[in-house]
Parts: sequence; C-alpha cells; structure tokens
Amino acid sequence: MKYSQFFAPTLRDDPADAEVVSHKLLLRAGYIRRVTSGVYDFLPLGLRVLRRIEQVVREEMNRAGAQELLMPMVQPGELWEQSGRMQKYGPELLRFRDRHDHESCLGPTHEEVICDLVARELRSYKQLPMNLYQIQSKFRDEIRPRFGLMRGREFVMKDAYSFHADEDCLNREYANMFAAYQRIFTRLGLRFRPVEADTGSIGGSSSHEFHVLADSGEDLIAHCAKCDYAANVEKAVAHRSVPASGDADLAEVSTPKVTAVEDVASYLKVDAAQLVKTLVYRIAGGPHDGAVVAACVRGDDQLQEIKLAHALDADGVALASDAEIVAAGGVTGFVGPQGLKCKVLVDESLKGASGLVAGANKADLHVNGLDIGRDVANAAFADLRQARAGDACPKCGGAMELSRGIEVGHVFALGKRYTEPMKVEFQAQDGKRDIATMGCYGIGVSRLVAAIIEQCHDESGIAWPVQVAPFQVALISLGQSDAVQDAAGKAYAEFAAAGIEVLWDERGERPGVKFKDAELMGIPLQVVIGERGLADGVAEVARRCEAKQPVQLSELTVHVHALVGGVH
RNA sequence: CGGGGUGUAGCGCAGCCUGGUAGCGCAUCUGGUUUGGGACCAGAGGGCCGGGGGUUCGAAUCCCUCCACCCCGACCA
Repeated sequence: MKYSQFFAPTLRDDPADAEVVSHKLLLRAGYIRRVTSGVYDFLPLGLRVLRRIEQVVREEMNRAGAQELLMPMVQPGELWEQSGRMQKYGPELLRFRDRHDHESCLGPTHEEVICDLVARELRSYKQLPMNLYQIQSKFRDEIRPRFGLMRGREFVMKDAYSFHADEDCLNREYANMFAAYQRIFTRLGLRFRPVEADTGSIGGSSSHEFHVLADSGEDLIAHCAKCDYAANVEKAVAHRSVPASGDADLAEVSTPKVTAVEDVASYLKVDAAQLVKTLVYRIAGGPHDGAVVAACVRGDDQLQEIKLAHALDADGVALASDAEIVAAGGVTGFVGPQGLKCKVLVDESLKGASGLVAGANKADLHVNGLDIGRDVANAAFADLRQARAGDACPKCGGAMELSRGIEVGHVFALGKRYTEPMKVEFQAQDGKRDIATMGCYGIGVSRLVAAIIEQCHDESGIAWPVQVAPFQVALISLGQSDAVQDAAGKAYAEFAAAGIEVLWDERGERPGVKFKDAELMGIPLQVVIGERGLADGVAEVARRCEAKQPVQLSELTVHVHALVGGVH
C-alpha cells in the first residue's frame, strides 16, 4: 500500500475526549473514529489489526476442533421469552419492534439462537459433542460506554457454544477451550492471567475469565503471590485475621450525627475493624424477590454485592430506601444487625466476634460490646466481603495481591441452564431422551485491539507485536530523486511478492514526519531508502525505535523476510 | 439515573466574567526555497461559535430549554 493513497488520518495532538492510551492512540494514529457513544468506525488500519486478531482466534478455535458459523444480529423476542431472559437481562438488551409489531432485539450474546438451531437438528447422542463458534458484532446497551474500544456498545466478539451428552464430556471441552485460550493470548503477545469468575447474567456453574494485566483495566483481580490462585474480586475468597475481641455487655453510646465508619471509629477511638457495617438491601429476583435484607461486614471491609446476591440466590441487590430501612426497624445512619425485622446476613469474618461496635437502630446512638452470636438471633453467615491485598490465600495461605485487569476472555460451564428451557434434547445410547449439557466461551476481539495497545506502547505510539501489526514493514523513501524512487519501488514490489505486508511512505514529506507517523502507527519494522545509503548500495533496516543497520539492497527482501518471521 | 465538566474551522485551544458581528497553533490548498527525526517564506480556503427560544438597537458572550460528548458515582447508612 502506498501511503499517499492510504486512508489513515493521523493527528498530532491527542483528542481531548480520550482518556486511556489505547483510545488516544487509536484515534491519533488513524485506526478508529467515533460514530456515536460506544460505537466506532474501524478505518483501514483498525480493520487490518482486527482481522489479524480474528485470524489467530480462528486458527486456534479450528485447531481445537470448533466449527465456525454465523448467526444473525437481529433476534426474535420469543427465543428470549423461552429462555426466561427477556425480563432478566435488563436494559442492556436493546429491544425494538419491527413493522409487524414483532418484538425483537439486537443480540448481546447468542445462547438462545444457537440452542434454537441445535435443538432443531439434534437427534442422537452420536452427533455430540459439537462446538460451534462465530466472530460477529454484538450490541449491548451499556450504562456507560467508555475508553474507546475497551467498553463499546457495539463490539466484535468470538462466541463459541459446545453441546455434550454428559457432564464429563463438557468438562473435557471446558479444559480444551481453556487451553486454546491460553494459546490464543500467548500468540497475541499478551501478559494475561486466567482467574476464577462469577457467572453473571450468563448463568451456569463454573467459569474462568482471562484478564490482560493493565492499570487501565476496569476489573479488580485478587491473586496469590505464592500459588496460582487468582479470582475476580466479585468472587475471590480470601481470609483475614480477626482482631482480639472483648466480652463486654451490650451498651448504648452517644454518637450525635456521627454515621460514617471512619468518623464513628475515630469518635469512639476504636479500630474500624471492630465496627460492624450494616447495609440494607432490597433483593431482586430469586426466592426472596422484593424482600429486604441487612448485610454486615467489618467496618474496614467492603461488601461485595455480587457475593450477597449469590448468597441469597438472587439476580441482584440494590440499596434500600430510607423508608425500607425504617420498615425493617433501622434508622438511616445508625443501622445495626440486632433486633432488625428483616433477614440478616453476616460476613464470615464476624463469626464468633464480640466486643463490636454497631449502629443502635436509634438516632445518634451506637452500641458497643456487640456479640453477634449472642445478640443477633436471626443472623446467618456467608462470604460477603471483598478480598483485600494482604488477605490470606484460600488455597495456600499466602499473601493475596490485587491487580487491575481487562477481561478479554470468559469460559463458562453452563450445564442445562439454556438447554432445558430451549429443549435441546437428544436420544441417548440407552434409548431414552436426554437434555444436552452446554458450555460457552467468549473472546472480546475488538477489546483485544485496545488491550494489546495498553500493554504494547511507548511515548512514540503503538508498538504492535508483529503478528497483529497492520503492516509488518514501513518502507520509507527519503527524497524524490529517481534513484531513490526506483530503488524503493523495486523493494516494494519484492516485498509484496514475498508476502510481506508493506506500507510505502512515498510522500514528499520530510524524514521526521515519516518516521513519526510510522512509529505512531506502530509498524514493527522500518526500511529506509535514501540517497545516503544508496551511494553504498544499501538500505537501512530497524525495528521500531531501534538503531538502523545497513543491509545490501540485493539481500534486502530475504533479510526483512527473516526479521518479520514468516508470520503470514 | 445522580454529581461535575465541556461543546468556537479537521485536531488542540483563546475569546464569554465586562454584549458591538470571530481569533491563535497545527493540519489543508497555491507558489517558492528545502529534504536523514514533526522545515522555512509568501499567499489562500475553511466556522448558522451544538440546536431552539428569549432579553437587547445589537448575542459566541446574558437568560431559559433541549441535545451531544467526557469524567466520577450509582457498595461505605
């Protein structure tokens, strides 16, 4: 491709509305443009990278035995009614009615459609197992799209769905996909970590996320410094040491207008860990739908809402209103677990603890000397707190660390969560009808474009690993003389013939401009042809931002081909 | 949805407080000089100042309203 004809509008300044590096660089280097909130054009450069990533994903999925297909973006509402997610999925599911007033939606994921397809065709256990995948645009009407390709509303995803006659077979495929994902992210040149994860709105029994480690990541992951335990904080189990407790009697203390944990701790001169933080929630979905629950953690801990929802077998929880708090017997700002009229869930770190401080359920009063076992009759215990750095690893007792991660892949063992309502049935070996067991496996392909940049960039711009670069070589000709143009033209043709993707910058720009653009775009290899080298019959070759080495023109193509590594 | 902020040329910004009919840098176009790390000179084009309404002789500027975008929050009672 000749630069002068290539549509890659580069910017000298960072656009003001971009925050993270990948977003800034994708805009500046001419990879993407915004169409509307969370929705982007992929310009030729961006599409080239997207296609390269897709290709790696595709090769590894095929190698792992999965088959590619393509499902529609527009989906009928009935399928979502059948799976029970029409109500459950929430406003992220973009719904609309077509001209026949037919309820439809844009696919945020494809469990319903694939189950419908497989259910129609599946008859015998002999057809199983099967693993079908697609690489396709998804639409999720995110509350808050941000950071460019990192969290878009429309994005490209690889989603695979496997079907099995039994649980063992599913577990084997889960391991197979897990291994394929490790290969994919390794091939893409990423530092990543698989972590145990919550199953979220997809549902199912077990699940792992693959996180690219980066400070700009939106997720927090807890991992052990000593062993391989790692989990999203939505799920991570971690133990903390419980401070010594007293055995005082329950007594009220005056705390006028003091409500926040830190304020109460300093006002009463106690450690925040001796406080009980009591949060009142309204439960959504599940057996307690609509009920109110009080959840307690230590004052210096954070409640992890997803854990709370799980403990209640609910879809979600939301903070209760003041009226609901009062109805439960509490006083906003001074809630304590004792004597409440609602269900009370207490974090396990408070089991057996005594000498605690909590709200008195009376205005401007707290209590001290609280012993949950003694004073809270209806308390039930569960793991509710969010893991913190320094906690003990549940596997080996080592110290836990927290890191930020970008979720680029997620594998789920779904079981029969979808196959049952969608009636994915087959005739088993014993002649009886059985319901298929299912797994699903996602990779955020367009998010990977951003995630790779988050790990591969410097002050000059993007630094693509060669296997995903839009071009492997930036051919930079300096000056407009016939000799230079002829030599560059020859090299350009030779590279193309050798299957090397090259962007030839033949513009009349000054050298600095060309070098800067090539580096901003992140092209891994620069080949420079100018009067200076030509006098000695050489071109200069350099990896991005490294020193240039002379190479004889006659050996140039072979030399460059070796450096590029025959990736394509 | 709550809070904060921003909308002025393709990009980055000034002007707004204190109304008088729009400016700077980069980019773009023309001509010339340049050509090994974001050149220089001369000239030029490009803006219903986010939309609508109002106040005023007069609005980018003041008021109302809508829209868009960005950030934080939507667990700490």
